[in-house]
Amino acid sequence: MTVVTRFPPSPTGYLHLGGARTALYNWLYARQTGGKFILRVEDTDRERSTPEAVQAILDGMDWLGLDYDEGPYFQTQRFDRYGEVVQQLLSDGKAYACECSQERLTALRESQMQAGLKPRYDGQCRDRNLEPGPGRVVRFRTPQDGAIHWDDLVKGPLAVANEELDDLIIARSDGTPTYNLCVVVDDLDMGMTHILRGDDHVNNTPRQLHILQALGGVEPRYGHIPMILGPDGKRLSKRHGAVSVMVYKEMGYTPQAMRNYLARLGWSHGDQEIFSDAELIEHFSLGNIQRSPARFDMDKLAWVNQHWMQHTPVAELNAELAEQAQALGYTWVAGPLAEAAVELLAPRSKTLKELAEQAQFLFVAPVVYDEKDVAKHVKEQTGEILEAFAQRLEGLTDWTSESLQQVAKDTVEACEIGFGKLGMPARLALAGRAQAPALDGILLALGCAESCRRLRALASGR
RNA sequence: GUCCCCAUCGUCUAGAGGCCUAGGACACCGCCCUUUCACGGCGGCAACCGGGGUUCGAAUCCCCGUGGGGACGCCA
Repeated sequence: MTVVTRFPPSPTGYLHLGGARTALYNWLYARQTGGKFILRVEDTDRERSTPEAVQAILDGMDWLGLDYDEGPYFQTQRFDRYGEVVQQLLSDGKAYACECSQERLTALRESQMQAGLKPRYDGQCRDRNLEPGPGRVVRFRTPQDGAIHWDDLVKGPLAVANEELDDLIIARSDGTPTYNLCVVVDDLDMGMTHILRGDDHVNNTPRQLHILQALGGVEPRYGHIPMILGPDGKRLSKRHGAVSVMVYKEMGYTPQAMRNYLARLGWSHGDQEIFSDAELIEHFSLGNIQRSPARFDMDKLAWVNQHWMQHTPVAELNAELAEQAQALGYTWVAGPLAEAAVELLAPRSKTLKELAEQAQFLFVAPVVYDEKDVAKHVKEQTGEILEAFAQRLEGLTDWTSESLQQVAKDTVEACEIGFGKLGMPARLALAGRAQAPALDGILLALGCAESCRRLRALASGR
C-alpha cells in the first residue's frame, strides 16, 4: 500500500508555525515511505477565504521547501461531488433535512450549557422526514448508541461514545457543504492512508469516521499531533508576534533551520539535535512524536539557525542574503567576497539578517566610523602605524593568512607597540568599528588594494 | 459547565520496572582558547506535579487530586 498524506490548510490567513509543522510531518512521512503528499485548500467558507491567503500559504510551503505531489486542490471546485454525496446520504436515509432556526439552536445551546450539559442538537427534525430544499440544512444521522474506536498513531487507542455526539450539519441552508463532509469525501476520493493533523481535530475524528462508514469507505489511520504553544504556555497567537512562517524568513532564518527546529519540536530521535533533510526523512517516526504540547523557543531556533548558516554552502544562502542586503540598502554580490563574508560572519550571527548587517562593510567601504571606537582606539601615532602597516602589506608577495599575520607582527615590533595599537584601529579603518572579525580574515577578503585604501583613509582622515 | 487529551531541569527532550547518583540540547554562570567580537573546548546550576496503591524494586504500571491544553458553530 502506498502511503498518501496531505496538508489541508484553510485560506483564512498565513501559514503559521503549527500548520507548518503539521505539513512538515506529513511531508516527512510521505517522503520516508516513498508515498504521496497532497496539498488541498479547504476554502468552503467563502466568507473568510481569500486569494491572498491562498498565495501566502503557497509561498510559505515553497519557502519551507515542502513540495507536494498533487494539488493544490480546491474544495470550492468540488462542490458537485459533495452535492452528490449529500444526495446519496439523503436517499440512503443516513442524513435528513432540518428546518430548525439558528435562533432555536442558539437558545438550545445556552440552556444546555446552563443545565451543565454538553451543548448538542436535540434531534427535533430527525424523524420528521422533511423534504430537503432551500432554507433547510442537511444533518448527518449519527448513530445514538455504541461508541467509535480508533487507534491513534500518536495517542494510542481512543474511543468516544456516540451519545456524546450529535447530528452535525453536512450541508448549509444555502446548499453548500460543510467541513466534516468535505474532508471525508476528499480523503476518500484522494486515497488518503495517513492523516496527521493537529490535536484540535481529535473531536472531529469520530464524526468523520461515522460519515466515512456511512459512505462505505476504507478508514485511513489518524494521528493527532499536540499543538505548539507560545513561550508563555498559552495557545500560539498573533500576540506572540511572529506566527507566520514568512516572518521567520524576513528575520533571517533559513528554511533548513526551520525544518530542523520544527521537526524537533514535539518529536525526537534520541539525543540528536541537528538533522539534515536526509536524516529527518530517514529517522522520522510517528511513535516518537510527543504526546503533550510543546512551547516555541526562539533561542533554540536561533542556535539551530546559526548551526545551519555555518554548515550550508554559500550558494544556497546567496539568494536570501541578497534580499537581506537589499533591505539594508546595499547589493550582495555572489562570489568570493560573499563566500568570505559567510565564512567570517556566520559564526558571529544568529540570523541571515544579522549576517547581512555585519557583512555590509565588506561590500561597501565604511563612510563613518563608530564614534566610541574612534575615541577609544585612535591615538596620536595611529596614523603612522596604519601607514607603516599599509606599506608593509603592499610589499607582500603572497596574500595569505599566515603572511598577513606575520606582517602585523612585524609592524607591531617595528613600531614598538602592543598589538592593540594596530589591531583595533586597523579593524576600525577596515570595518568601521572595532568589533569585527579577525584582522587577517578581513584583509584576505578585501584584498591588498582595497585594504590599504581603507587603512590610509583613516590614517590621513584623522 | 460537559467531554477528550496530557504531565521529567526555565525551555525542547532521553527514559518503555532494576542499566537513574535521572542523560543530552538551548538559555544562564564560570574557566580555557584568543590582538576585539564571536566560534570552539571544559566545567557548573537546574527536573521525575502531589497523594495513595501494585511490586523485592517505580520517573516508568493503576487510582484519586491538582495543573495545563483541546473540543463543544449553518468555522475549518
